[in-house]
Amino acid sequence: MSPSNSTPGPTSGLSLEQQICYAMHTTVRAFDAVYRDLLSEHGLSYPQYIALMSVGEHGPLTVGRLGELMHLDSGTLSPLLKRMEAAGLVGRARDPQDERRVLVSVTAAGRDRLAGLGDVPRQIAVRSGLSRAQLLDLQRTLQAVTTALQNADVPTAG
Amino acid sequence: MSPSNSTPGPTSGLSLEQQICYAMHTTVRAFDAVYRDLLSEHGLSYPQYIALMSVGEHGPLTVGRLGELMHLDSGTLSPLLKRMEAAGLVGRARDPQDERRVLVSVTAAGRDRLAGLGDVPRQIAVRSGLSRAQLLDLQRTLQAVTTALQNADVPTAG
DNA sequence: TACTATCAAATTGCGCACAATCTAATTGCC
DNA sequence: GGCAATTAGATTGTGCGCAATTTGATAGTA
Repeated sequence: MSPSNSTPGPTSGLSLEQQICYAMHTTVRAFDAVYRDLLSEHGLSYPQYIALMSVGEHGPLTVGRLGELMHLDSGTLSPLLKRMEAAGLVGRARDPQDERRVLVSVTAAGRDRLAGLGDVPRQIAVRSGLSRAQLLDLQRTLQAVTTALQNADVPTAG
Repeated sequence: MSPSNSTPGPTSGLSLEQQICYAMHTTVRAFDAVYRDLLSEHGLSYPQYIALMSVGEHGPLTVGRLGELMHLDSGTLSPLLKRMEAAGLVGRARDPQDERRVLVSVTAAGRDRLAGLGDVPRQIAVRSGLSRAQLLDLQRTLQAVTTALQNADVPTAG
């Protein structure tokens, strides 16, 4: 009764639409590996890098606003920011205007860390093997897919 | 709606090549959310679903072989398979030919679980909003990127 | 004022992913 | 046979991500 003795075909079981997600996961982990390679020597993970960039660029941000930018919630961000604070990269302080909010800002050490990174985006682009046009096209596709997936996300809302 | 104050520029700091990875991560999480929506009622996570599919299709597999298929190592697979075994979905047994190896096989309950899932790949394809041709194209791009990233993964090898 | 609802962040619990280490079995070589 | 090197999984420790809950602050209202 083992189904493996006569498989219908080499690619029949895992159909196209499935392999797409499989490919997505694989690609993301490949990206993560390259980021680890580039960032680990600077003591940063990819999420920490994105967070540091976001806070550095957009000034003091609330945890909620940063979560909107990174598409993450406080369950992920709170411990992440705590570690970054412990590393001296960011500062956290309650907003005096609204004590519910916590304002996250980059420290001088955080800016130094960013400045010492070199051109990470260029490294990534080069290693991806894609041209600028291809990258743009891929990005557009991904954004479209994301929007579609998120909008279809509530099937039985009625 | 207030973007706080007057930030230097909306897209100045985060350049193109960077947003590509940002987009990748966001898209993958959107995929994950849809999979959770489809699979959670069946008591499966996405990795468990892929593992169950792989073992079901390719017959008894060693942990190492399954790891090659899923691009995961024993540090991830061992606890995952342990949970699936506890759930009665797969069986694990040392290979009598080589006691180092552990053979993973799908149980009858595992097959039932798979059979009860419905057409998950079609659901994903529909929700992605992409045509079959677009999916194929995206998949090809992702595979190319993955290969490029993995090959560029060893920078100072020479 | 007091009472309720809402909101922001933190916390808890679970699972995935990876690096590093450990254990046990096999292979290779003498 | 005996012993080092290799191989296969499991384990440990850390971090990411999400659901659910909790804590504390702010509105809103009678």
